[in-house]
Amino acid sequence: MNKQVEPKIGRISCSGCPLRSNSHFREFDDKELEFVSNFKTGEFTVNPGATLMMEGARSAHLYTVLSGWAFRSKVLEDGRRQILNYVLPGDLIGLQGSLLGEMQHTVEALTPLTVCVFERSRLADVWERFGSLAYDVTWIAAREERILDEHLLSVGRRTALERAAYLLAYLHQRVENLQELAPEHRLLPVTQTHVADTLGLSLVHTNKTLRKLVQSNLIRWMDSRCEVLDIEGLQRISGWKSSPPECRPFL
Amino acid sequence: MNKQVEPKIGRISCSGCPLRSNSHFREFDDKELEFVSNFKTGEFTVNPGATLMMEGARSAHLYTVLSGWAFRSKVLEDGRRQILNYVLPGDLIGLQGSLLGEMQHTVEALTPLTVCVFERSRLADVWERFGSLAYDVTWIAAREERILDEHLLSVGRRTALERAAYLLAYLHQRVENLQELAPEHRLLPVTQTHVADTLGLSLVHTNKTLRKLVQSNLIRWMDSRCEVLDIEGLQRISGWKSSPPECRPFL
DNA sequence: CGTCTTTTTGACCATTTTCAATCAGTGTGG
DNA sequence: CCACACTGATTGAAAATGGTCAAAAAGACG
Repeated sequence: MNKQVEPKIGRISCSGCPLRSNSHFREFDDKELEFVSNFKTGEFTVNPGATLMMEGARSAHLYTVLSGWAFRSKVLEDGRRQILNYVLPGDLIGLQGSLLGEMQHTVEALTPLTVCVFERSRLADVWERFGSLAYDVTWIAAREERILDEHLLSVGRRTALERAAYLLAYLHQRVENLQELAPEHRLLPVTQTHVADTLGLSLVHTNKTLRKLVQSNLIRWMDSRCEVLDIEGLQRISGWKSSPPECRPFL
Repeated sequence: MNKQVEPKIGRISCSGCPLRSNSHFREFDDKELEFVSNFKTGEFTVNPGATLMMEGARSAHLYTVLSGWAFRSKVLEDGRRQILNYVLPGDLIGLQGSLLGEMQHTVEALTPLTVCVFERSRLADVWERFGSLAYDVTWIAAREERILDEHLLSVGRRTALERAAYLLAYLHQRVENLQELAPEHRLLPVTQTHVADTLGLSLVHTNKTLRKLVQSNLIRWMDSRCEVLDIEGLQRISGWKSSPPECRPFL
C-alpha cells in the first residue's frame, strides 16, 4: 500500500513540457521558462498508494504534478481521515510546508504519478528574482483557498446526496478543464472510501448515496472508478455551478 | 442588520501602526514601511453587522484589519450559511477576489471593525517591486489555507462536541496570540448562531452541545459572548493542539 | 483456486434536525 | 414606568438523516 518506487530521476526541459502545450495553462516567456528550468532539479514517478509527503515531516522538496492524480488528507489520532482536496496535473505540492514549516497534511498518489521536483531551499529566489512567477505562486495559493472554501461549504451545509453530487461535478470539471481527451481520463480514479473520506460520511452511507446517483443515471461506477454521465444533473442536485474555465499558471 | 456606517476616512502612518508594536508580528524595515504607507489609501470603521465584501461582487479595495473581528461566509441558494473563518487584526481581507476576480464569499463585521484600505489596482506592484512583501502575501495565503484544512478536518470528521471544543480552542488561541491583555478581548464575540454556522450544525444542537461545555466548566456564556475558562480542557476534548505562536507578517 | 480489495445490502442504533415554545435581556416609544 | 418588539439562549418531543455492525457478493490478481 505504502510502497514508494525508487525515484527514476529523469530530465525534461521545461520548454518541452507536455503541460505547456495545454491552452488551459498560461504561456511562459523565454526568461520565465529559463528560470523554471533552472529551478527544477529532476522528475520522478511513484505508484498508486505511495506517500509523497507525510503529515508532520519537513520535506526538502516541493513538486509540480506532470501527470496523474493524488490527494491531500489529514487524520485524527484515532484514525478518522479527511481528504482535503485532490491534486491534478499542474498543481503544486508542498507549498504550505515550504512557507510555514512542517507539512500538516499527507499527500498520497491515487494513480501512477509523475512530478517534477524543486528544492525548497531555493524557493525564496522566486520572490527575490522573479515577480511574475511569485505572483503565480500566490495565485495558486489563492485558488486552493477558494476551492477549500467551497469544500467547507459543502461538507458543512449540504446533505449527503448534494455533497456527493457536488464532489463528482467538481472532479469532473477539473479533468474537463485539463482537456485530456482520452476517454480513460474521464474516469475519476477514486474508490468509494475516498469519496466517503472527502464528504465526511461513513463508507456505508456513501455507498447508498452513490447508488442513488447511479440509479438516476447520473454516474456509473466501474472498475473502482467513477464515470460522470450527466454533469448537468449533478450540478442541478448539488446547486453548484463551475466557474468558467480559467487560464491558470503553474511552475 | 446590514447597515454600513459612512466610512470615516482617516490616516495613521504605518510607522505608528498599533499592530507593529505587537511582537507577534514581524518587524518591517524602513523601505518596507515606506512602501506600505504609500500603498495604503485610507482607513475606516464599520459597525457590527456591516458587510465589507459581498459574495459575487468585485471590490476595488482590499483591507487589513486594524482592530475588531469579522468573518467570512458563503451561502447556498436556499439560505444555508457556512462560516469559513474568522478575520482578526492583522488579517488581509479580499486577497482571493483581488487575484482571482470576483469575491466568492461575504465578509461581515462581528464587532466595530477598523480596517486600512488598499487599492486592488495597485496590488500587482507588490510582486513587481517588493519581493519581501510579495513573499509575505503568499505566506498569508498559505496560512489561511492551512487553517481551512484544519476546519475541514473538523467539520468533516469530528463529533459535535469535539467540533465545538476545537472551534473555541482555535478562537481562543487566536486572541491569545494577539496578546491583547484587556480582559474584554478575551471574550469571543460570537453568538451561538455563528458557532452553529461554523460547525455545520443546527442552532438547537449547537446550543445543547455548548451547554455541555458550560456544565463541564470549560466555557462560560454571557452577554452574547463566550469566555474560555479551560483551554486545556477544550484541547483535550477536541484532540487539537495549537501550533507554537508564530511571528507573522501583515501589510 | 484462494486471497485481497471494493462494493453492496439489511437491520438496528445514534446523532442531529426540525418544530414549537418559552425565557431572558435590551432598546423603543408612549 | 410599562408595553412592545426584537434578538439570542434554552428546552422538549418527534422525525429524519446518517452511523455502526455484520455479512455477503463481485471483481482483481497471483
